[in-house]
Amino acid sequence: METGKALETSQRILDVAELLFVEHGFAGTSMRQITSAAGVNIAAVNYYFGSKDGLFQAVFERRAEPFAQLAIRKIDELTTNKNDHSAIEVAQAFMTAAMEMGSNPEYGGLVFVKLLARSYVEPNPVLKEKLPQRYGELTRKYLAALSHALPHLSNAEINWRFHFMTSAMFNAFAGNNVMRLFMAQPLVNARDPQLVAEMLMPFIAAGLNSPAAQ
Amino acid sequence: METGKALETSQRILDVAELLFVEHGFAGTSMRQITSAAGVNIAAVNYYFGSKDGLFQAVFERRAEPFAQLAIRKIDELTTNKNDHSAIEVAQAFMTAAMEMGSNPEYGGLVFVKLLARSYVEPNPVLKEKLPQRYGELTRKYLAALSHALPHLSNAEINWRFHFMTSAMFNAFAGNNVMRLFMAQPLVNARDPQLVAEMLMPFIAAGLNSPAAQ
DNA sequence: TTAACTTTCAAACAGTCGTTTGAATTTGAC
DNA sequence: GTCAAATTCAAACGACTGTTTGAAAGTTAA
Repeated sequence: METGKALETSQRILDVAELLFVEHGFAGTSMRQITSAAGVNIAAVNYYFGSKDGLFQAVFERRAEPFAQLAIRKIDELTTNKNDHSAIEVAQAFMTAAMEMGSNPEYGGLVFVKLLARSYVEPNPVLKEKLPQRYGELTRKYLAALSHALPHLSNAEINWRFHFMTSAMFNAFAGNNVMRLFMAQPLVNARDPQLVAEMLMPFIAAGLNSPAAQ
Repeated sequence: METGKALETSQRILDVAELLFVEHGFAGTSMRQITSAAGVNIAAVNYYFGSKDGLFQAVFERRAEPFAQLAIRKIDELTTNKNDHSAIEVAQAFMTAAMEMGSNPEYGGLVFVKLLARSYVEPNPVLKEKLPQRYGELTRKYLAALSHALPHLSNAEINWRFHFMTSAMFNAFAGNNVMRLFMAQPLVNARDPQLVAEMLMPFIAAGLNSPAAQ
């Protein structure tokens, strides 16, 4: 098991499947599309991943794992090296993690962000059960750090702001523009992660630091 | 054509299809699921809407049309009744339109927001071509109003902020939480649109009014 | 070379897909 | 009640779905 040829085949399946899942969704992508684009036999997916569901899980975890590790490392660095930190620094830690993933071709570049953006709109049974308990640490640490930086906000409001922040970030990096549905030419160009980050930062920073509701 | 029974049947198909498309996506919903849940014959969809694609377009436009009209009316009211307006008032106009749709059962309630949130992540060929030119007016008017309220920002930056705003809004109302993928229990409760709006407003307002990038 | 094991392959499995057909039924106007 | 149009229906269309099978080919170590 897992000798030379096998790794190459399963990896090629993962690469192709990731792109197709992002573009057409899970239900919209067939096994035959995947295997023929990857140049492998149709039975290879079941051989290596057990099922189409198993393939999706493998595709997702290949990106989620390093992202979670990276994001956790960033927030740990921030909270241990300084006695105090600002909300902006917390946002920056999260965004840096996303950007390092998005600009590293080894991690699939921006495909990973699009996969995430798609996954949380398109509820896959695989994602509902197995992943949350595995990556709960990530969310907990960021919420705690935000809460420490914004002591005037209730826990509920901290959660909401984290939600707004991540929505804006992921959709910006993934290039998901709601108003694209209402306008022919795209308003913004999400190709350059560096530019996206520059545009995002003042918006996020001000949003996080804004006074409590009503 | 279009006598009593027909309207009832096609409407029931639209209602059921909308819910299923939102829950399972376009590719993930079959004609037989739709027609059996609606209690109509399988051939009824093709009879009334021509095809599955035609059904999706009908489902989408039934909501997009009144929303666009409402949103345009709100921004027109704001820009004509006052010589000057703030960015917050522009955001409020947009949000009020979304909320009036979301709280009106005749417009499907929050289903409409979820449909929108899903549609711009899941690119449907129907949406790519026909809709943008039809609803371009909406986006153009809001961008112009924002630009007037924030003269210190470049056009590019105005576009980005509108993008961030709509991303945060739609995902908040639709209950699409990225971090739900990483955490078992949901962080926030998106059931009450009034509460969502209260939490959103300070964040959005501060984000829009923040100083220009770098 | 033999042997055990991994990987690939073409073919077929039972279901489901969206769509079409032509006949049966219902409807509304005269 | 008659007639034509609108609507519903069961059945079937060919194409495609994810998965399984058992044999063929390839790989590795003794």
